[in-house]
Amino acid sequence: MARKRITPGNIRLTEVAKLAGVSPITASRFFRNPEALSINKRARVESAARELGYVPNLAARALASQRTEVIGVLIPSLTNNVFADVLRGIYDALDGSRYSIQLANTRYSILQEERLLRLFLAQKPAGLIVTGINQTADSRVIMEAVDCPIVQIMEIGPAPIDMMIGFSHFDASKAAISHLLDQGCRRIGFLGARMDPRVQRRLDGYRSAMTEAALFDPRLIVTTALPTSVTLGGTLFADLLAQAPDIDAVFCVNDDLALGTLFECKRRHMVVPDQIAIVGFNDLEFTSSSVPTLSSVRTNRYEMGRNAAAMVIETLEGRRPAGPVVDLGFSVMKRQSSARRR
Amino acid sequence: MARKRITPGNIRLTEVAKLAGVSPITASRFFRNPEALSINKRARVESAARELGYVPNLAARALASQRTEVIGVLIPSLTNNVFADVLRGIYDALDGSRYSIQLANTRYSILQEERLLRLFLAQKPAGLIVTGINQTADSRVIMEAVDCPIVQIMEIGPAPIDMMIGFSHFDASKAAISHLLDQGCRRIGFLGARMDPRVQRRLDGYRSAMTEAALFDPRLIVTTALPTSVTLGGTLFADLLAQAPDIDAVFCVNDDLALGTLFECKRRHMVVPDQIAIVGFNDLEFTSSSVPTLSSVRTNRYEMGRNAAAMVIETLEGRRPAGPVVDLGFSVMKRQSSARRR
DNA sequence: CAACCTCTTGGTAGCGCTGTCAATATCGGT
DNA sequence: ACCGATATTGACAGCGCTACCAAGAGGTTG
Repeated sequence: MARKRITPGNIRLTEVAKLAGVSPITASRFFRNPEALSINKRARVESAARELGYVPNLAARALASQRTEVIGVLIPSLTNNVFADVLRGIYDALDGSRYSIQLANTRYSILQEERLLRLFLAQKPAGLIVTGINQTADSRVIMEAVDCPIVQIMEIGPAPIDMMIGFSHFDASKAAISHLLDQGCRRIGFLGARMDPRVQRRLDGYRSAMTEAALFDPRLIVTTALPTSVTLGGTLFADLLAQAPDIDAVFCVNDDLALGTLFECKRRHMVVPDQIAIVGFNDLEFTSSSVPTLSSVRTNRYEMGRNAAAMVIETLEGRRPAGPVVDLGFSVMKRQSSARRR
Repeated sequence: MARKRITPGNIRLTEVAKLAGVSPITASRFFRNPEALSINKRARVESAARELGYVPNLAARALASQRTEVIGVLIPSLTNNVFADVLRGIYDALDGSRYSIQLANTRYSILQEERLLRLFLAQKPAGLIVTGINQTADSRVIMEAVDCPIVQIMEIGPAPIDMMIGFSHFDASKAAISHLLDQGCRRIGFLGARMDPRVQRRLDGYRSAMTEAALFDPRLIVTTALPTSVTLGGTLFADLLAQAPDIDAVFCVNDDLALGTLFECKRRHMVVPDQIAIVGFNDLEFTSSSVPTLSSVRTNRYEMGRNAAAMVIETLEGRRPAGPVVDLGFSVMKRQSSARRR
């Protein structure tokens, strides 16, 4: 016959209930829905829990209730500081709440994303935050079938799975090009690395703006699948100069590339912005302190993370956010690197 | 009388066992210790699990086994790209393993760290990775009492709680100053932001090197508790110049400050390195592509994260790592910003 | 005063898995 | 052929909590 398992000295809900003089179920309710208790018992349970230093066993809770208090977050990269900002927003929003984060790295692969999604959903997360709007068809199907709030972040588009928060990369890119056109630039190059879906849409925006201005020329575009870096910015800019020596401006899909381009210009003694105007993307902190300061497209990454997490929590608490799709917009920060005197 | 709860259509271990024609307990063993099964049953359980698409319920597992497969990670900041690299290493090491990460942000507060530690330990994590060697006395006590592998990362010191991986910030800083002294610099400034314990030890290293060279002067030191940034680097450098106009070099506790200093020099038309030599810390990617390239102290952050996670896993699997303390070292990357012609 | 409601509390069973033994099968040695 | 040792498998109960239902307390209404 099985012997009784050695029970460790952990404080269980039963102990708290006994000390408070209530049934375990009442004590349980105190933690999930305190308003359901009379003021009297509420205070008794609270002081008993505090006295014993009770910490609920989340595994038991998850098993019994068939759900967890974990919000799954799927992002494509940990290195990219863009996501660091988003994550900070998410963690800040969840700070002090009952929810915690389970983070997974899709490494820019939607197949990997689908695999991780299945893994997450099997554990019945309280909510889900996923990056972008390009999921596999299967991913979409399983996400739509699942009964938990889901927020797609980083960009907006038609047909959200559930909720969505981001901005239009197409419009943002187009606005950056418009600004360069306003400055009198005509031969505007495009530098892109790690061509993920959002960067692709920035390229689409560039192409649209240039075509509308009747200035489109495929030789002005240099892209690579390599992960982005400052050094790569210099390399790509050199490539661009080689295939289109007459450029008068460059739009970089992120600020690292822009900084690399700026350094490469310095190395070649090309004067920014007089000979080459530069506009970056993301508006990282350094853009406003480089020499010359770098124009960039400001995006609200921290707010994106913060709001995404808040939207999940609100939905879980029954206060469904007003609109399922939130456009956080962007703004073109016009600085020295694109200030052409005409 | 309580009615039977509606059981959802989830595949349980029982179903797998039934299909495989074995007892549930045997099926359970397959997932935890496949070698204990005969080859025959092993194959039967495996194919049954695959056929049904079985995914284990982690909550039930955790509840029954009194332990989880979660490794808790406590870091002081999500924004700091130093930790992004460490995290990437940790996630990479755990990729494909049964373990997952629970991340928490201490915001550079050891009290917050202690609170999070209690929260983590109540859930019986498989292991723990904590930042630095400056924990509260209570934190140390509870960590020493806990029966799971613990790795302190980012720096090394005496008396590890369990294991330790990092490098000496004191030595690294001292080596950077030695290099500047070798270059003939005499009035070497120190720029520090967010004076966390590791940055403090870099200051100690600076002080030690300067004192040994009989060149120490408190006016050469500018520090602030503000979080670091490129812009702040420019500001601090300006402050330093104001209180010690005769400096011939600056050691910055990180590369962001160094880049900000470089930009500020450019703004003031001070030639780097001829008038001012600059050395940063961390060797971020951009240091090798700025103009001039920035000297910096390379630290092995990715390896630190990767090894820390590997050490936890090895310990869990009974293969205790050889030494409990691993010194990953550092190297002074000598580049243009500190190359003085004498 | 009965009928009815709302608020609060409790009893019972079970979530899906694994720790602890016990039982059986297998094998080599004497 | 018998014994003990080793591999393999199974039975049972229980991990700590909550879903579900029921029931008592207190108030309101016609």
